[in-house]
Amino acid sequence: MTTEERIQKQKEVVEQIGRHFDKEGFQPIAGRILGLLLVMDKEKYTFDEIIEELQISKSSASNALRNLEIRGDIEYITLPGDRKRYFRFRKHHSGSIIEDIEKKLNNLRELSMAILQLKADPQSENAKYLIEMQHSLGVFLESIAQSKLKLQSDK
Amino acid sequence: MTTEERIQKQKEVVEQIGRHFDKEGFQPIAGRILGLLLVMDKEKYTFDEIIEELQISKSSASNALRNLEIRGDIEYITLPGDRKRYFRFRKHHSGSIIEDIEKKLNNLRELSMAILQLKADPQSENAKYLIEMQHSLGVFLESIAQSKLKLQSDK
DNA sequence: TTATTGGTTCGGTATGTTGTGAACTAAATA
DNA sequence: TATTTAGTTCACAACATACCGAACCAATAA
Repeated sequence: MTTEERIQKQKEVVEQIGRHFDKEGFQPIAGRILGLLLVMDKEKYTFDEIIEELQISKSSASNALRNLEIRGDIEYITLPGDRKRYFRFRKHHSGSIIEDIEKKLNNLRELSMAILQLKADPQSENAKYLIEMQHSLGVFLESIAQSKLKLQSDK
Repeated sequence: MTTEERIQKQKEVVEQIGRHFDKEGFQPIAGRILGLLLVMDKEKYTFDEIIEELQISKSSASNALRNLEIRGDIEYITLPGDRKRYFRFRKHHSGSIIEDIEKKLNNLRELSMAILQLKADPQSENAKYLIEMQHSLGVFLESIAQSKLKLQSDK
Protein backbone atom coordinates (compact mmCIF):
# COMPACT_ATOMS: atom_id res chain seq x y z
CA MET A 1 0.00 0.00 0.00
CA THR A 2 1.47 3.35 -0.99
CA THR A 3 1.39 6.32 1.34
CA GLU A 4 -1.18 7.93 -0.92
CA GLU A 5 -3.48 4.96 -0.66
CA ARG A 6 -3.03 4.82 3.06
CA ILE A 7 -3.94 8.45 3.49
CA GLN A 8 -6.94 7.99 1.27
CA LYS A 9 -8.12 5.11 3.40
CA GLN A 10 -7.50 7.07 6.55
CA LYS A 11 -9.80 9.77 5.26
CA GLU A 12 -12.48 7.21 4.67
CA VAL A 13 -12.09 5.99 8.21
CA VAL A 14 -12.36 9.56 9.48
CA GLU A 15 -15.74 9.65 7.82
CA GLN A 16 -16.71 6.31 9.39
CA ILE A 17 -15.63 7.47 12.82
CA GLY A 18 -17.63 10.59 12.23
CA ARG A 19 -20.75 8.56 11.59
CA HIS A 20 -20.01 6.46 14.64
CA PHE A 21 -19.89 9.53 16.87
CA ASP A 22 -22.97 11.02 15.21
CA LYS A 23 -24.83 8.02 16.54
CA GLU A 24 -23.45 8.72 19.98
CA GLY A 25 -25.13 12.10 19.89
CA PHE A 26 -22.30 14.28 18.61
CA GLN A 27 -22.90 16.83 15.92
CA PRO A 28 -21.56 15.71 12.54
CA ILE A 29 -18.65 18.12 12.45
CA ALA A 30 -17.59 17.22 15.96
CA GLY A 31 -17.52 13.57 14.94
CA ARG A 32 -15.34 14.34 11.94
CA ILE A 33 -12.93 16.35 14.04
CA LEU A 34 -12.63 13.55 16.53
CA GLY A 35 -12.02 11.15 13.67
CA LEU A 36 -9.36 13.39 12.20
CA LEU A 37 -7.48 13.69 15.49
CA LEU A 38 -7.67 9.99 16.13
CA VAL A 39 -7.02 8.49 12.74
CA MET A 40 -4.52 10.58 10.83
CA ASP A 41 -0.80 10.26 11.36
CA LYS A 42 -0.58 13.86 12.40
CA GLU A 43 -2.07 13.66 15.86
CA LYS A 44 -2.02 17.37 16.62
CA TYR A 45 -3.97 19.79 14.45
CA THR A 46 -4.27 23.54 14.57
CA PHE A 47 -7.56 25.32 14.12
CA ASP A 48 -6.66 26.29 10.56
CA GLU A 49 -5.53 22.81 9.64
CA ILE A 50 -8.84 21.40 10.85
CA ILE A 51 -10.77 23.95 8.81
CA GLU A 52 -8.65 23.22 5.78
CA GLU A 53 -8.81 19.46 6.09
CA LEU A 54 -12.54 19.19 6.71
CA GLN A 55 -13.54 22.16 4.59
CA ILE A 56 -15.66 23.76 7.28
CA SER A 57 -16.16 27.33 8.43
CA LYS A 58 -14.31 28.93 11.29
CA SER A 59 -17.48 29.28 13.31
CA SER A 60 -18.41 25.63 12.94
CA ALA A 61 -14.93 24.61 13.96
CA SER A 62 -14.96 26.99 16.89
CA ASN A 63 -18.24 25.67 18.23
CA ALA A 64 -17.48 22.02 17.70
CA LEU A 65 -14.06 22.35 19.31
CA ARG A 66 -15.49 24.10 22.33
CA ASN A 67 -18.11 21.39 22.76
CA LEU A 68 -15.59 18.62 22.39
CA GLU A 69 -13.34 20.24 24.91
CA ILE A 70 -16.12 20.71 27.44
CA ARG A 71 -17.05 17.06 27.07
CA GLY A 72 -13.44 16.13 27.67
CA ASP A 73 -12.96 14.38 24.35
CA ILE A 74 -10.18 16.62 23.11
CA GLU A 75 -7.67 18.96 24.65
CA TYR A 76 -5.26 21.49 23.28
CA ILE A 77 -1.73 22.45 24.02
CA THR A 78 0.10 25.60 23.20
CA LEU A 79 3.77 25.98 22.40
CA PRO A 80 5.86 28.80 23.82
CA GLY A 81 6.13 31.67 21.37
CA ASP A 82 3.24 30.34 19.29
CA ARG A 83 -0.25 31.68 19.66
CA LYS A 84 -1.86 28.76 17.88
CA ARG A 85 -3.57 26.03 19.78
CA TYR A 86 -2.75 22.45 18.94
CA PHE A 87 -5.73 20.18 19.39
CA ARG A 88 -5.42 16.54 20.07
CA PHE A 89 -7.57 13.62 21.02
CA ARG A 90 -7.78 13.22 24.75
CA LYS A 91 -7.28 9.72 26.04
CA HIS A 92 -10.05 9.01 28.45
CA HIS A 93 -8.71 6.20 30.58
CA SER A 94 -9.55 3.11 28.66
CA GLY A 95 -12.02 1.74 31.19
CA SER A 96 -14.36 4.63 30.67
CA ILE A 97 -16.27 2.92 27.88
CA ILE A 98 -17.02 0.14 30.29
CA GLU A 99 -17.90 2.53 33.06
CA ASP A 100 -20.36 4.32 30.83
CA ILE A 101 -22.06 1.05 30.07
CA GLU A 102 -22.09 0.18 33.74
CA LYS A 103 -23.72 3.47 34.60
CA LYS A 104 -26.37 3.03 31.98
CA LEU A 105 -27.22 -0.46 33.09
CA ASN A 106 -27.44 0.58 36.71
CA ASN A 107 -29.80 3.26 35.65
CA LEU A 108 -31.93 0.77 33.80
CA ARG A 109 -31.97 -1.53 36.78
CA GLU A 110 -33.14 1.24 39.05
CA LEU A 111 -35.85 2.24 36.63
CA SER A 112 -37.08 -1.32 36.37
CA MET A 113 -37.10 -1.68 40.13
CA ALA A 114 -39.18 1.46 40.39
CA ILE A 115 -41.67 0.05 37.91
CA LEU A 116 -41.85 -3.26 39.70
CA GLN A 117 -42.53 -1.70 43.05
CA LEU A 118 -45.50 0.13 41.65
CA LYS A 119 -47.08 -2.92 40.06
CA ALA A 120 -50.37 -3.97 41.63
CA ASP A 121 -49.87 -7.53 40.45
CA PRO A 122 -46.31 -8.80 40.87
CA GLN A 123 -47.26 -11.84 38.79
CA SER A 124 -48.27 -9.85 35.73
CA GLU A 125 -46.49 -10.53 32.47
CA ASN A 126 -44.52 -7.33 32.58
CA ALA A 127 -43.65 -7.82 36.22
CA LYS A 128 -42.25 -11.25 35.42
CA TYR A 129 -40.31 -9.79 32.53
CA LEU A 130 -38.88 -7.07 34.73
CA ILE A 131 -37.77 -9.59 37.31
CA GLU A 132 -36.03 -11.63 34.67
CA MET A 133 -34.43 -8.54 33.24
CA GLN A 134 -33.16 -7.53 36.64
CA HIS A 135 -31.62 -10.92 37.05
CA SER A 136 -29.84 -10.63 33.70
CA LEU A 137 -28.66 -7.17 34.54
CA GLY A 138 -27.36 -8.41 37.86
CA VAL A 139 -25.33 -11.18 36.25
CA PHE A 140 -24.02 -8.79 33.68
CA LEU A 141 -23.10 -6.06 36.12
CA GLU A 142 -21.29 -8.64 38.18
CA SER A 143 -19.18 -9.62 35.21
CA ILE A 144 -18.48 -5.99 34.45
CA ALA A 145 -17.12 -5.62 37.96
CA GLN A 146 -14.86 -8.59 37.35
CA SER A 147 -13.66 -7.16 34.05
CA LYS A 148 -12.75 -3.97 35.79
CA LEU A 149 -10.75 -5.83 38.41
CA LYS A 150 -8.97 -7.82 35.77
CA LEU A 151 -8.09 -4.70 33.80
CA GLN A 152 -6.86 -3.09 36.98
CA SER A 153 -4.51 -5.97 37.70
CA ASP A 154 -3.31 -6.12 34.09
CA LYS A 155 -1.78 -2.69 34.50
CA MET B 1 -49.75 4.01 49.62
CA THR B 2 -53.24 4.39 48.21
CA THR B 3 -54.15 3.20 44.75
CA GLU B 4 -54.47 6.82 43.70
CA GLU B 5 -50.96 7.59 44.82
CA ARG B 6 -49.62 4.51 43.16
CA ILE B 7 -51.19 5.41 39.85
CA GLN B 8 -49.86 8.93 40.15
CA LYS B 9 -46.37 7.58 40.67
CA GLN B 10 -46.75 5.18 37.80
CA LYS B 11 -47.53 8.09 35.54
CA GLU B 12 -44.38 9.81 36.68
CA VAL B 13 -42.40 6.71 35.88
CA VAL B 14 -43.99 6.56 32.42
CA GLU B 15 -42.54 9.99 31.86
CA GLN B 16 -39.14 8.87 33.13
CA ILE B 17 -39.17 5.82 30.91
CA GLY B 18 -40.12 8.08 28.07
CA ARG B 19 -37.07 10.21 28.65
CA HIS B 20 -34.93 7.09 28.93
CA PHE B 21 -36.06 5.88 25.52
CA ASP B 22 -35.71 9.35 24.02
CA LYS B 23 -32.04 9.06 24.79
CA GLU B 24 -31.94 5.72 23.03
CA GLY B 25 -33.07 7.44 19.87
CA PHE B 26 -36.83 6.95 20.07
CA GLN B 27 -39.16 9.79 19.30
CA PRO B 28 -40.70 11.29 22.45
CA ILE B 29 -44.17 9.91 21.90
CA ALA B 30 -42.85 6.45 21.16
CA GLY B 31 -40.97 6.51 24.45
CA ARG B 32 -44.12 7.49 26.36
CA ILE B 33 -46.13 4.74 24.72
CA LEU B 34 -43.51 2.19 25.62
CA GLY B 35 -43.53 3.50 29.17
CA LEU B 36 -47.29 3.29 29.35
CA LEU B 37 -47.38 -0.30 28.16
CA LEU B 38 -44.61 -1.33 30.49
CA VAL B 39 -45.45 0.53 33.68
CA MET B 40 -49.20 0.70 34.15
CA ASP B 41 -51.19 -2.14 35.62
CA LYS B 42 -53.23 -2.40 32.47
CA GLU B 43 -50.72 -4.06 30.20
CA LYS B 44 -52.83 -4.00 27.04
CA TYR B 45 -53.99 -0.72 25.58
CA THR B 46 -56.14 0.06 22.60
CA PHE B 47 -55.34 2.81 20.16
CA ASP B 48 -58.00 5.06 21.67
CA GLU B 49 -56.89 4.42 25.22
CA ILE B 50 -53.35 5.39 24.29
CA ILE B 51 -54.55 8.59 22.67
CA GLU B 52 -56.71 9.38 25.66
CA GLU B 53 -54.06 8.57 28.25
CA LEU B 54 -51.20 10.47 26.60
CA GLN B 55 -53.33 13.21 25.08
CA ILE B 56 -51.88 12.85 21.61
CA SER B 57 -53.34 12.96 18.14
CA LYS B 58 -54.40 9.91 16.20
CA SER B 59 -51.72 10.49 13.60
CA SER B 60 -48.93 10.72 16.15
CA ALA B 61 -50.15 7.55 17.78
CA SER B 62 -50.45 5.81 14.44
CA ASN B 63 -46.91 6.68 13.42
CA ALA B 64 -45.30 5.92 16.73
CA LEU B 65 -47.09 2.59 17.02
CA ARG B 66 -46.04 1.57 13.54
CA ASN B 67 -42.42 2.44 14.27
CA LEU B 68 -42.44 0.62 17.57
CA GLU B 69 -43.91 -2.43 15.94
CA ILE B 70 -41.38 -2.44 13.12
CA ARG B 71 -38.58 -2.20 15.67
CA GLY B 72 -40.10 -5.12 17.50
CA ASP B 73 -40.63 -3.28 20.75
CA ILE B 74 -44.38 -3.75 20.87
CA GLU B 75 -46.88 -6.09 19.34
CA TYR B 76 -50.63 -6.17 19.15
CA ILE B 77 -53.21 -8.83 19.48
CA THR B 78 -56.78 -8.84 18.31
CA LEU B 79 -59.70 -10.52 19.96
CA PRO B 80 -62.28 -12.47 17.97
CA GLY B 81 -65.29 -10.32 17.24
CA ASP B 82 -63.44 -7.13 18.14
CA ARG B 83 -61.90 -4.91 15.51
CA LYS B 84 -59.70 -3.06 17.97
CA ARG B 85 -56.06 -3.86 18.30
CA TYR B 86 -54.65 -4.37 21.75
CA PHE B 87 -51.08 -3.19 21.99
CA ARG B 88 -48.66 -4.56 24.47
CA PHE B 89 -45.01 -4.41 25.27
CA ARG B 90 -43.08 -7.11 23.52
CA LYS B 91 -40.66 -9.01 25.64
CA HIS B 92 -37.43 -9.13 23.74
CA HIS B 93 -35.60 -12.06 25.25
CA SER B 94 -33.87 -10.56 28.20
CA GLY B 95 -30.36 -11.11 26.86
CA SER B 96 -30.96 -8.73 24.01
CA ILE B 97 -29.78 -5.72 25.97
CA ILE B 98 -26.50 -7.50 26.44
CA GLU B 99 -26.36 -8.56 22.83
CA ASP B 100 -26.86 -5.00 21.70
CA ILE B 101 -23.96 -3.91 23.82
CA GLU B 102 -21.88 -6.76 22.50
CA LYS B 103 -22.60 -5.76 18.93
CA LYS B 104 -21.69 -2.16 19.57
CA LEU B 105 -18.42 -3.06 21.23
CA ASN B 106 -17.47 -5.41 18.42
CA ASN B 107 -18.12 -2.60 16.04
CA LEU B 108 -15.90 -0.30 18.03
CA ARG B 109 -13.18 -2.89 18.12
CA GLU B 110 -13.28 -3.32 14.37
CA LEU B 111 -13.16 0.41 13.83
CA SER B 112 -10.18 0.77 16.10
CA MET B 113 -8.39 -2.08 14.37
CA ALA B 114 -8.98 -0.37 11.04
CA ILE B 115 -7.46 2.82 12.40
CA LEU B 116 -4.48 1.04 13.83
CA GLN B 117 -3.69 -0.77 10.62
CA LEU B 118 -3.50 2.53 8.80
CA LYS B 119 -1.15 4.19 11.27
CA ALA B 120 2.30 4.97 9.86
CA ASP B 121 3.79 4.88 13.35
CA PRO B 122 2.47 2.05 15.53
CA GLN B 123 4.19 3.69 18.50
CA SER B 124 2.30 6.96 18.24
CA GLU B 125 0.26 8.13 21.19
CA ASN B 126 -3.03 7.33 19.56
CA ALA B 127 -1.80 3.98 18.35
CA LYS B 128 -0.83 3.06 21.89
CA TYR B 129 -4.19 4.22 23.12
CA LEU B 130 -5.98 2.14 20.52
CA ILE B 131 -4.01 -0.94 21.47
CA GLU B 132 -4.89 -0.45 25.10
CA MET B 133 -8.52 0.10 24.22
CA GLN B 134 -8.58 -3.05 22.16
CA HIS B 135 -7.22 -4.96 25.11
CA SER B 136 -9.92 -3.58 27.37
CA LEU B 137 -12.57 -4.37 24.85
CA GLY B 138 -11.23 -7.88 24.53
CA VAL B 139 -11.40 -8.49 28.26
CA PHE B 140 -14.85 -7.03 28.40
CA LEU B 141 -16.21 -8.97 25.45
CA GLU B 142 -14.84 -12.11 27.01
CA SER B 143 -16.78 -11.45 30.17
CA ILE B 144 -19.89 -10.72 28.18
CA ALA B 145 -19.56 -14.14 26.59
CA GLN B 146 -19.34 -15.66 30.04
CA SER B 147 -22.38 -13.76 31.23
CA LYS B 148 -24.33 -15.08 28.31
CA LEU B 149 -23.31 -18.64 29.11
CA LYS B 150 -24.26 -18.20 32.73
CA LEU B 151 -27.64 -16.77 31.83
CA GLN B 152 -28.18 -19.63 29.44
CA SER B 153 -27.52 -22.19 32.14
CA ASP B 154 -29.69 -20.34 34.67
CA LYS B 155 -32.72 -20.99 32.54
C1' DT C 1 0.02 53.12 15.46
C1' DT C 2 -1.52 49.99 12.15
C1' DA C 3 -1.80 45.40 10.32
C1' DT C 4 -2.01 40.56 10.93
C1' DT C 5 -3.06 36.37 13.29
C1' DG C 6 -6.06 33.30 15.72
C1' DG C 7 -9.83 32.73 16.89
C1' DT C 8 -15.18 33.97 18.96
C1' DT C 9 -19.75 35.67 18.56
C1' DC C 10 -23.93 37.03 16.10
C1' DG C 11 -27.63 36.72 12.80
C1' DG C 12 -29.58 34.22 9.41
C1' DT C 13 -30.65 30.25 6.41
C1' DA C 14 -31.33 25.54 5.34
C1' DT C 15 -32.61 21.23 6.88
C1' DG C 16 -34.63 17.85 9.78
C1' DT C 17 -37.86 16.35 13.32
C1' DT C 18 -42.32 16.10 15.84
C1' DG C 19 -46.60 16.61 16.08
C1' DT C 20 -51.24 18.30 14.52
C1' DG C 21 -55.86 18.37 12.13
C1' DA C 22 -58.46 17.06 8.29
C1' DA C 23 -59.46 14.12 4.76
C1' DC C 24 -59.51 9.54 3.62
C1' DT C 25 -60.20 4.25 3.67
C1' DA C 26 -61.74 -0.26 4.82
C1' DA C 27 -64.40 -3.11 7.70
C1' DA C 28 -68.33 -3.82 10.47
C1' DT C 29 -72.95 -2.48 11.81
C1' DA C 30 -77.60 -0.68 11.37
C1' DT D 1 -77.46 1.37 1.45
C1' DA D 2 -75.89 4.65 5.12
C1' DT D 3 -73.36 5.11 9.31
C1' DT D 4 -70.03 4.16 12.63
C1' DT D 5 -65.58 2.46 14.03
C1' DA D 6 -60.69 2.04 13.83
C1' DG D 7 -57.25 3.55 12.17
C1' DT D 8 -53.93 5.66 8.00
C1' DT D 9 -52.17 9.16 5.16
C1' DC D 10 -51.28 13.87 3.78
C1' DA D 11 -50.13 18.70 4.12
C1' DC D 12 -48.57 21.79 7.02
C1' DA D 13 -46.99 24.42 11.26
C1' DA D 14 -43.79 24.76 15.04
C1' DC D 15 -39.62 23.93 16.71
C1' DA D 16 -34.78 22.47 16.97
C1' DT D 17 -30.12 21.79 14.94
C1' DA D 18 -26.22 22.63 12.21
C1' DC D 19 -23.84 25.28 9.61
C1' DC D 20 -22.24 29.48 7.30
C1' DG D 21 -20.46 34.31 6.47
C1' DA D 22 -19.52 38.60 8.38
C1' DA D 23 -18.41 41.37 11.98
C1' DC D 24 -15.86 41.54 15.84
C1' DC D 25 -12.07 41.13 19.50
C1' DA D 26 -7.62 40.50 21.75
C1' DA D 27 -2.80 39.60 21.30
C1' DT D 28 1.23 39.99 18.73
C1' DA D 29 4.09 41.87 14.90
C1' DA D 30 5.54 45.50 11.88
